[in-house]
Amino acid sequence: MESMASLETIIIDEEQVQEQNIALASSNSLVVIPEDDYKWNKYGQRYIKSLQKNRSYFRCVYNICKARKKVDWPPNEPNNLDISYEGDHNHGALAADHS
DNA sequence: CGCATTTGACCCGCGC
DNA sequence: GCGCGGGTCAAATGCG
Repeated sequence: MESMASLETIIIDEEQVQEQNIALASSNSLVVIPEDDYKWNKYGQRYIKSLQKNRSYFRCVYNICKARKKVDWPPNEPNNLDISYEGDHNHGALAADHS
């Protein structure tokens, strides 16, 4: 469906993404988000007409903490991510570490 | 099997 | 009063 104009320029190394960033993508929109010590569950994704940007909503997967993460980025340039962390965690840093 | 993720619909608030 | 936008939640599905 996509004409694939010049999206080649935004190709990112999958390995690099897997090493230091979290790649939240389907196939079209590649979003590289710098993870933290917290885990988040995506609870919605919407395209903001007003800003002409995509907005992803993430929430902390912990003790109902009010911490929320919002990520906005232009559908044309996933490299221009705009991440906003708001709220406060009621627990220490979550850890995806299994050791 | 569990978890994570995605999409849709619904709701609410605000603006005009 | 109505419309639109934005935001959230829920459910379902897929994959590991």
